[in-house]
Amino acid sequence: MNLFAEIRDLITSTLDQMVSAGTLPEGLNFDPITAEPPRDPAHGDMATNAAMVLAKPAGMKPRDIAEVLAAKLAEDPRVTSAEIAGPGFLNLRLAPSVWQEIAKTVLSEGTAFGRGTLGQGKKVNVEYVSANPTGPLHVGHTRGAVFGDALASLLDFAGYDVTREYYINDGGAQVDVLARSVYLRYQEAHGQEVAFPDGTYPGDYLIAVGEALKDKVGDAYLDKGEQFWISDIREFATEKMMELIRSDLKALGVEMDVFYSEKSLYGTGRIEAALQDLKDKGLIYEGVLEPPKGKKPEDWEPREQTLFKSTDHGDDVDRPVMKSDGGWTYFAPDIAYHYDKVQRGFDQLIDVFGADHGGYVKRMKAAVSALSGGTVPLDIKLTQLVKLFKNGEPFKMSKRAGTFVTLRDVVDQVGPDVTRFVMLTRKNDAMLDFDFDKVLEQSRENPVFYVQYAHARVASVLRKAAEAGIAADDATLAGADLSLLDHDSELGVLRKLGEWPRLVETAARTNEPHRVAFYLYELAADLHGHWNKGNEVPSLRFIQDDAATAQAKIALARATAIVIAAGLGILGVTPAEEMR
RNA sequence: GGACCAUUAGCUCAGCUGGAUAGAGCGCUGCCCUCCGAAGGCAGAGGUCAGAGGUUCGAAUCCUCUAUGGUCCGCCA
Repeated sequence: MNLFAEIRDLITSTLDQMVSAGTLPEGLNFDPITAEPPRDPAHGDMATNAAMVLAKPAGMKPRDIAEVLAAKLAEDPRVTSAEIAGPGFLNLRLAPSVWQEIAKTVLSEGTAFGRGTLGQGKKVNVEYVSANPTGPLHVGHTRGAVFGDALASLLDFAGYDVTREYYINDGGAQVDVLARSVYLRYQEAHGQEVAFPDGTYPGDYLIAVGEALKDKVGDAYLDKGEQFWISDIREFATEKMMELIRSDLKALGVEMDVFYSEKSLYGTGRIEAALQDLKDKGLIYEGVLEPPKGKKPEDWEPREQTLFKSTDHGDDVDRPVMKSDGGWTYFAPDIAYHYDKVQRGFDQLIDVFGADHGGYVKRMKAAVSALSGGTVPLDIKLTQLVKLFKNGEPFKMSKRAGTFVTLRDVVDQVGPDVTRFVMLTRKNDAMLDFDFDKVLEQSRENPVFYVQYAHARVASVLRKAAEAGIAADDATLAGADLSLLDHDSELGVLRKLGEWPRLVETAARTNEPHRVAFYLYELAADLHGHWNKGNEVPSLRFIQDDAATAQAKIALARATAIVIAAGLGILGVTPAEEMR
């Protein structure tokens, strides 16, 4: 249940009455009518634009509509006043009991408060990370992993049936490179001197793989040609790399439902089947692409190749699906993979890519649009670069991988909770600065700390209550006399709690989990502010001599902690019981 | 040459898909601990929402152009 939706229902049903009474003409569209908290709390608890939106189609003045509507709305017990303001806004004030009821609901529903029905159980597939199985995850992957995982949790919370999926790019040439690199480490494990030419992976993380290969096959591959071992080592190495990646993800607290192998698409007719589907729709043809303008590749020559007519589905140019040597381009298995997702019956697809894949968005959307006949929407979220700092100085190097900072480097230094929260303090398509020192700072400047601190403070209150012999379990608190929460400061926190279900909806609708992080920061600020008012106004403190009063006050604190815990749960962050 | 993203206070960023006087943090100025954790709070100063047009009752938000920065652009995934 969502208070804003309830009030909106009240407004629209009142308007219906006005239509029946002949005050308003029939056939009006109520869709654009909103009920939302006004920017300025001085305007009241709830504002609606109904009169302004309806004025023109109804052929009436906004004020005339607003006056009738206001009078009728004021009759509802939940509404204490309805005032017309500005160009025709209707500002509603709600009875304190409406807000007090929210605390009660939170306490009885627990962290399920705010769980939505927006998704209606629809099946949505969230594909994220999908890093090549050629090495450990780096910072860029980390942001994608955190974003995708939080988005998946958010959608789950909003009532979707979510599948978390990782696409393993184990079919392309980069896996041969991996195999050759592992072979070098294998030779090294046998005591040979090796050099890593360009086009191989020199990172230390393959040393152990070389050792493991030696343990497995002994010297069977030594002094043998590539054709003898490449296939075996490819399989062995990707398996090892996926183990590494899974453990990286685990360190971050990410667990996938499905790991989908690109390789499994080859030799099984599945790529062919997907392309046949497009062919049947007349979207595959042989043709020659224009060279890109402005940039002149040295070796450009016109070439006839097999193309997907993605321009029919919103792309800028058609895209090749087959290379000149007859092999598939990377796009072909991707088409087949998304074809498979569509066939698995997902109602919605979401891909999370790094910003460097921006040029890939249109063709992928075109493919899904074509394959599903436009029935399955694909949303592609790009996560922008992460810039790393230490002591305000940028840095890039990693001991482990040699060339890039790994997910492990980050998680080992600051922990999974901080990593996750900080990665979500910026919207996905904006660049993110990540400073190893600042994220560990314990001050208001650091949102992770600030939110955790609010939660810990409530835990502290509960401990004090226990010492004082005040019963403060959730059931008892839910039964407390919450009409005692009538101070502005208390009602302010309650209002914020009331926004939670609505926030979940908008965040889920826009696929923007960062909104949760920002909301939690605001909620924490409200709690901290309220807390400090207890310094001047003792009646606002949580612990009171009278047990019944104390329970009402503690109920507010506890309800806040519950919503914080629920929000942190979506972000994948553990709420702190105390600060250390 | 084209595509995509960004541009909001001195700095770092939000802004609930078109609403009222555009909000936080840092920094700056001045305050608040005998008090549940001051690791906090309150108040003040600070803005031509990159620029120019357009759409309408109403634009930071939608459309067009321009400027600046970033990512990318056939046989790498």
